[in-house]
Amino acid sequence: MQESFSIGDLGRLTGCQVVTIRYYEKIGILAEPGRSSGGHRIYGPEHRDRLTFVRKARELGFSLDTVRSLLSLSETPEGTPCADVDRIASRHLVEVREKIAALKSLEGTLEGLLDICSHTTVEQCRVLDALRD
Amino acid sequence: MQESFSIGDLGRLTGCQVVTIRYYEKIGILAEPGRSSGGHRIYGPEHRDRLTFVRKARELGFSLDTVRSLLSLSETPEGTPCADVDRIASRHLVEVREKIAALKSLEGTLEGLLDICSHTTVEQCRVLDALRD
DNA sequence: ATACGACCTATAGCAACTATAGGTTCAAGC
DNA sequence: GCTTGAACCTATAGTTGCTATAGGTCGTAT
Repeated sequence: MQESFSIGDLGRLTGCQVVTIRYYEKIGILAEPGRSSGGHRIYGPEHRDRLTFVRKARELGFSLDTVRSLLSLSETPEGTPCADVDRIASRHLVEVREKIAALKSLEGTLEGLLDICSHTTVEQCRVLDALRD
Repeated sequence: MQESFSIGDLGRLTGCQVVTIRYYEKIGILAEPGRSSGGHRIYGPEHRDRLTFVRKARELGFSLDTVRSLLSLSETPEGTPCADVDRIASRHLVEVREKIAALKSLEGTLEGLLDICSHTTVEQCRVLDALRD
């Protein structure tokens, strides 16, 4: 069974936009696939799997650069310890937690401003006051 | 007392980088200031105040486009109700909360993956598994 | 008078795509 | 076999909010 997909098929299968697939090819995240006689890209299961990997990693918030590292780690010979994968994921978790903390602090500030703004006029507005120093 | 500042002074006063000040001028967030005979920018207190406003709004996470709206609202004649400011800030708060929720869900996923990955080899790695589907 | 830091302009680069223009191919229906 | 129209192709520019670089000029302290 030879499975082959057009770029549109691949997009549908992976939930990835066609333009994004071409973009990934251009920046070397995806290998150049074969072409039809007319020049259309023809993909196989290996492209689908790799793109699925990329999309899932992106959904988990990894940068494309980190995705590159994860891809090459996942293609490492069997028996290679996954300590590097762990390290990357742990570091990412730390960053996610830092972002949450920053946003929570921001949330508190905004809540405070909106609480005390009694919906009056622009020259008495607490939100604008906070910005005007 | 005529206060005037160089672009470097203004940067120091507002915690804003010099290149960023020029960028704000270019995109119309800050008005073009006067110039010295040699062509150096000369700023006054009004520029300082406006830039302070911009920086504080950016720290609160408002986009530059929203900052534009906030600036024009803050320059509205006295007596104008600040309902629009409230609306903008409330909407922003909603977005901040949405981001927090998304990141928390991500945090949970990453924690789960790292928990069950018993630091083995790449072909058994739970983190890579999750990406491979 | 000179040195040197601060300033000037213009352009390109970053992440991770998205949008546009203008053209070609493929597949389905007649 | 032919036509139509969706899907494909390339190349380039735009998005956000800056930052970096190159190559030159100005201002001020000694």
